[in-house]
Parts: sequence; C-alpha cells; structure tokens
Amino acid sequence: MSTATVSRALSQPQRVSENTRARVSKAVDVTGYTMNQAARSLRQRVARTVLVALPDIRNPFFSSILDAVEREAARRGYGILVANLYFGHETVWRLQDLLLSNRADGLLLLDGSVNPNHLRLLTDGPVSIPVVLACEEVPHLNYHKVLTDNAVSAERATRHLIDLGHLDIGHIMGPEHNSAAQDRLTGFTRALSAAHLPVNPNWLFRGNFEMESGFAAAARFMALEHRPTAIFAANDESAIGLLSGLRQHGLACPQDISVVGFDDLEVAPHYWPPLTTIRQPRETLGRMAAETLIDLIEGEHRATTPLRIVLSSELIVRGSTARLSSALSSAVQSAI
Amino acid sequence: MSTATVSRALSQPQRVSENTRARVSKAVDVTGYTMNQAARSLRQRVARTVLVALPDIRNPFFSSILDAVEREAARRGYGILVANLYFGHETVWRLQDLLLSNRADGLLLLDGSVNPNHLRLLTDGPVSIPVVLACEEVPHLNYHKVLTDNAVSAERATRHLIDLGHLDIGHIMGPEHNSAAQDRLTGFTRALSAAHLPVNPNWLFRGNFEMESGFAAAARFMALEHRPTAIFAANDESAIGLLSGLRQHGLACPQDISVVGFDDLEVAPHYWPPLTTIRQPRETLGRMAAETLIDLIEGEHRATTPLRIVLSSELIVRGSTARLSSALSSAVQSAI
DNA sequence: CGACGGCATGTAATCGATTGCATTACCAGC
DNA sequence: GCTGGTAATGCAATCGATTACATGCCGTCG
Repeated sequence: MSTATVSRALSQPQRVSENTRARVSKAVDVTGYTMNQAARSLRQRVARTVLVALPDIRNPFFSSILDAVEREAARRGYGILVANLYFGHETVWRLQDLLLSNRADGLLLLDGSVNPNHLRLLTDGPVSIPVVLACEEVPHLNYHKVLTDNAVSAERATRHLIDLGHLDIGHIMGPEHNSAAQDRLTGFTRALSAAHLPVNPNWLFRGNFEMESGFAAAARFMALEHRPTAIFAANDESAIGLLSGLRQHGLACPQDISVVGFDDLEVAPHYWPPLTTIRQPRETLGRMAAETLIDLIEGEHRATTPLRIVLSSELIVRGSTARLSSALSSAVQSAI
Repeated sequence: MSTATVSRALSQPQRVSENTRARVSKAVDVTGYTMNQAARSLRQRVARTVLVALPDIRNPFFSSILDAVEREAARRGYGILVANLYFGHETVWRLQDLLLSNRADGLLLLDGSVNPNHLRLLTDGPVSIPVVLACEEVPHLNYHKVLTDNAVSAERATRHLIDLGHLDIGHIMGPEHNSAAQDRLTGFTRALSAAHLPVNPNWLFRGNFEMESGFAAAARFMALEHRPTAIFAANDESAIGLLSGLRQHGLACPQDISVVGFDDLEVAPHYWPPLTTIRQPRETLGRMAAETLIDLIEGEHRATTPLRIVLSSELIVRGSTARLSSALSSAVQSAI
C-alpha cells in the first residue's frame, strides 16, 4: 500500500475502500503511528494553531476567556499559542514573527492597547493574516470583533448608583489607551449626563485595571476635600483595591461609600462586601471569538464585511452598593 | 547565492563571510523574509515549542506560573502550547498526540492528578519525551521536578496557629489525588503531632482548591457541635470561600476564628480580613521549570539522575489570624 | 463489442529549510 | 610554482505528508 493511500485513509476516509480503511486503522493501532504535524503544515501551508495575544494572562478575567478559547479551538482541532503583551507594552513584532513563520494561522487579539499601525502590517502586508479582536477594540481598525457592550454596561452600572440616590459619583478609570476603559468612561459620563449630574474631573481616578491602582486611588480619594458617595470602578480588581484602601482609612462600604465593579470575577461574590458588578459572558465571548477566527482561517467570512458581535452583560447587585443615607449626601447637606 | 548559504547565514552566522552575512541580512530586511518554521521542524525534527499542561488555567496561581514559563521560553526562542487538564479529568491522550506529532518537544506538567501509568507511556515508549513536573508531584515517577516544599510550608502555617494559642485546628483539604494537597495535609498533621495535639477527623474538610468548596465547607463547619477555633486551608481560594461562608453565618474573622491560606494570591492582601498565607515563589518556580525542561530538550540533563529542585516559601502574617482569646477556647472552656 | 465514466490506488512532485559532501578560492610555506 | 590546508560556498538529498495526475479496474450503456 502506498503512502498516498494511507494519507487518504486518514484524512479523507470516504475516498478509500472499506477494506483499506480497516487495514490502515489496524496498522495505526499496532504501530502507534501519529502524523507528523510539521510535514503536514509544510505541505498544506497551515499550522492548525491560533495565536492568542492578551494583555495579562495572570488576570483571571483573561485567563478564563483563554480557557474558553482553548476549548473551542481544541474542539475544532486547533492548538493555541499564547503571547502575553503586558497591556500593549510588548511589541507586535514577536507576534508577526510567529504568524509569518507559519507557526500560527491567525491572531486572536484581546489587547486593545497595541499600536494600530503595527497591527495593520499584519493584515495589509503581502500576506493577509486573519485577525479577530475580542474584548477590546483597536481604534480605526475595521476587523472582525467580538465584544461586550462596555459603554452600555458602564452606563447601566452608573445608573444603578444614581437610582440608589447617589449624586456625587466618581470613577476609577482603566489604562489610558485602552478601548474598553474608554468605553466604560463614556458610559459613565453618559449616565451622569442623562441624570443631569455633572462630571467632576477630580473624581476621575486614573488606574490601570490592576488592584494596586485601585489601592492607590483610595489615598487620592481620601485627600479630597469634597468626596463622592459612590464610585464606579472600571473593573473588579480596581474596585477591590479601592475598597481595601478605603477600609484602611476607616471608611466602610456600603455604609460610607458604594462601589460598583466590572467583570464579576470569581472572588466578587465572596469578597466583603460582596461586590456589585457587571457580569460579562466570558465563556461565550471566548468561544465565539475562537469560532469566528477559525471560520475566518478556514475561509468562511473572508469576503463578507467584518463581523461585529456584541454580547450583552448583566448587572449583578450585591452588597457593595446601598441606598444613599441622607446624612451622608453632601448635596443634601448643602441644601440644608 | 544558494539557499544553503542563506540558511547558514541566518542560523550559523560565523560559518559565512562577513560580506555574505551583510548581503543576506539586507535582503531579509528588504523582502521581510521569515523562516518557515514547519519546514525547519520537519528537517530538524524539533518544534521549538513546549507543551504546558495545567489543572486549571483560570486559577491565577497557575496562570502566573504560566506567565513566567512563557517569558523564559520566549527568551530561549521557544513557544508554548497550553493544555488545560481540569485537575486530571482530561486524559493524557491529547497530550501524547501533541507530543508525538512533533508539535511540541517536551511536556511541562503542572498537574499532579494525572494517571501515572498513562504518563509513563510518554517517557518509556519508543521515543522518550522530556517531561518536567512542576508544583505537584506524580507518585512513583522519577522525573525532573521543580517544587515548593508543601509539607514544610503547611507545617509552618499550622505552627503559626498553634503559636497563637489555638488548640482546636481544622483543615480544608485539596482534591484527593493531588500530591500538593496530600503534602499539605501531611504538614498539617505533622505540626499537630509535634505539638501533641490530636487530629480530629471531623475537622478535615474535603475541598478541591476552588472557592466554592471552601464556601461549602463553611456550612459543614457550622453544623459541627464542637468547632475548631482555627483553620488551615490548603489554598487561598478555599480560605476565601470559607471566610465568605462563615461570614454569612455570622462568624467574624479573626475574632471568632483564625484562617491561614496558601499561595498568596494577588487578592490576599486586599481581602477582608487580609489573608495570612504562605507565599510561593511563583515566578521563580515557573522560570526554573521552563529552564529545566528546555535544558532537557536540548540534551543537558539527559544522562544525569533526575533533578529535584525544591524552593522554599514564606509565611506572610496578615489579619486573618489572631491570638486565641481565652473566652473562645473550647479547651479552656472545658477546663473550667 | 467497444467506449466511457467512476472509483480505488499508485507515482512522483511538492512544500522550504537544513546539512553531508563536494567544490572552489585563497593563502602560507617551502 | 607547487602543495597542503582552511574557509566559503554550492549541490543535492532529506525530513513526511499531501495531492495532481496517471493508471488500472469494473460495470454500464449505446
């Protein structure tokens, strides 16, 4: 039997006779044969691997998306190669190398902080590499995207604070060049405007999505002469850092201050106080992003206009937010 | 110029003349050439990729190790392929496939729950695959290992509780077939024995390293007639779940109960109360594991007896443990 | 009966980089 | 000027699976 027949028996069983198929699969069992992937990749010019680039793999938010991506990829016979970009501080060159050298067939980018021009080299170069953006957008790039509606969700979270009677509301922002952070800020200001509340620039704290930045914001918060009674944090980690910092300064949540987070980390319901937050459909997001990318690699959406899949998220009300007690409302105080 | 010369210019620059080297690197710049990794892998029979198999990538403990591994691997020109084993529930077959099909050159196994016999097929088969175990041991396997001393650390953590005057100490265990969990249990009982304290089987709560299992343990804890005054949890996640559950039942930490965790997750210092815990050198562990594996792949430690690198960890005392107030000591109570 | 279509299989080229061996070029020493 | 040695380069085989094309076989239909 020729190698060609064996190859066909394994990859296109319907192309060979019943008999041959049986003989081949028996031989495979006996010898423990496994196909050499390098040879196949070389010939087919395809790696059956996707490159996942994320801002910070240690962050459980991203790693649980990665988990979903891995599962979906495995289901479709793909492996995943992981690259950590450290919030865009790592360059895209390394990615380019991995992609052009035929180690990966496409890029799933979870980091909105990368340089759009560098990224464009990947898709607009001599060979156009399939790219899907997930979680975060990269400005001015018209790629396939799978996102949650950050602005709407942020607006929702902020309105929740307003509904509880809060009039003085601050925000812990994410990293400056991060689209998700920008969208959440947009939603935040939109909610305030809709309620005819001013946006006080002193109450916008720059953060970077990490716990320490929330913790640091607490010190700046305490230094304020006039403090907000509620804070919308751009993610759960900053919310937790903030709460930890405020507690050190003797402020109690939710009695003295209400805090809303974003992401619904695993720890959110078990934190004290349990965190009111926005739950993103992480599993779905990862799965759909992987699906979209693999479809793209296999030539599905090539011709169509870029997809933009927006998933909706959910406000989970827990213990870190409470109705404003009138004694604390500075607005009320000043009205008296 | 022949392709052979170009190949040599790129991979063994000292083998070609100054002049050729310059011409090649110029041409590379101009054309944006990147080597086809599949072709190289095929010829050299090497993938320059390591497979990292871990129990749960969503767990920040593992993902931060993964981060360190990725960094070290990248430094040495290797990519990483990630496989999630879900605490050994996924079989080793998929790994075997990846390894034998030349997609990865070696296995870094962070999961001690896999079936040792299946694993042995990888190393004792016709082709022996380099394997390094990290974090967790697999029983009866004499491979290279990079570990923290779980037993000693657990003993240390437990002794801390004893030193605070606690006499009734419980333990939230990890998954049954997990070596790290077993070692931590061993350390726990060793510390009790050394202090001539009995190990009360009612105070050993089976967990699985996840938050929910700690939370569930809280209910069983509350149902006890005679309750311990301190708990050593096999990891921070179970500690946090436990604390969350106990709080729901009205118990305050550390006034009513002291809790020690293990791992020093990022959230540990920001939890309430801040968690007393064991800090493992995660970065170092990941880096050394990757180093060892890549050395092994490149033929370094092949002949030598398996390395066993044990890293020491550190007790971090924070707010979740306190001296036993005599009013609460059941031992004291019964003595009255 | 002969032609033709469809199926199963074999033959050989192909993917792109590496590498053993052969060849050429160049230099030093006699 | 010739020889021996070394350095630089070229030639061609090689890795293992895939696949275009060719071949052979069988059954059907005009």
